[in-house]
Amino acid sequence: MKLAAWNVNSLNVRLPHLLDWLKSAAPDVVCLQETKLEDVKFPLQAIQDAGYNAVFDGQKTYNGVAILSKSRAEDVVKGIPGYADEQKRVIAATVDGVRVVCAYVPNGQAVDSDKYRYKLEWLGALTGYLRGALADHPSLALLGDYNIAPEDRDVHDPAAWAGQVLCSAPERAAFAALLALGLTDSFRQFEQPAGTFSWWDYRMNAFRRKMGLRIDHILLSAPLAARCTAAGVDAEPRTWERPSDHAPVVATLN
DNA sequence: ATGGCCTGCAACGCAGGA
Repeated sequence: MKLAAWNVNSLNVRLPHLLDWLKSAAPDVVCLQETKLEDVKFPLQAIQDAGYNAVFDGQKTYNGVAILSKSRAEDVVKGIPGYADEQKRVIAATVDGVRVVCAYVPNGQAVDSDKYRYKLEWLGALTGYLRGALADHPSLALLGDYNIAPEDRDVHDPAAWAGQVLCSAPERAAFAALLALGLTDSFRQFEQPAGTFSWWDYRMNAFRRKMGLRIDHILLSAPLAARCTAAGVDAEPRTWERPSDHAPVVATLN
């Protein structure tokens, strides 16, 4: 079972890339972030024609999440129960016995901004939600754009990014709190090439210059981590014409 | 050189991303 997460930065623009990637990578489940589409505009037919089911929760202009799966998605839950949020950032469903939680963590803009405080509050709400979800669903995966580089080795220039948003100590502590629920960073279960990232700024030729961050993650509960045989980043779509600034991240379960 | 790019908006310069 191949799980993936991809911030597509507008599903409207990226639909051709998504369809190409579904064909070449053939994931069983893909969690999308930043679809930026109202539900009535979701390209359901094209995705079904590609052999996938889809559940989604979107809005105009910003945010928006979806879970695409070859098998049916059941018990769909949108948002973080009990946490009122205008922004469409979370959707969960059960696929082939795996509880899949798709999350688009707030960016945070700058340390000490209102958006940063919202990010930390939001992460606290997500952590509380997952504590209960893990009790109900021992086989759980949390996939998406976390907007957190967990360690300095996930950053092309740790000195330049030290203390900045995406790398600050409170954000890294929030990531550690997710791990403390019993989740494992699938990427770190395996040897990885140095300088493996999942996001590169559109500016400065950042991708060509390997100036990236690893901020998209697949965290697995213990039963799923035990089944995980491979994990990594598929940077190829980032090389395509008019790409998303994020690349898909992937984890394979036996 | 502290900004450089991309997306969506009833836009024609802005907000937001990271």
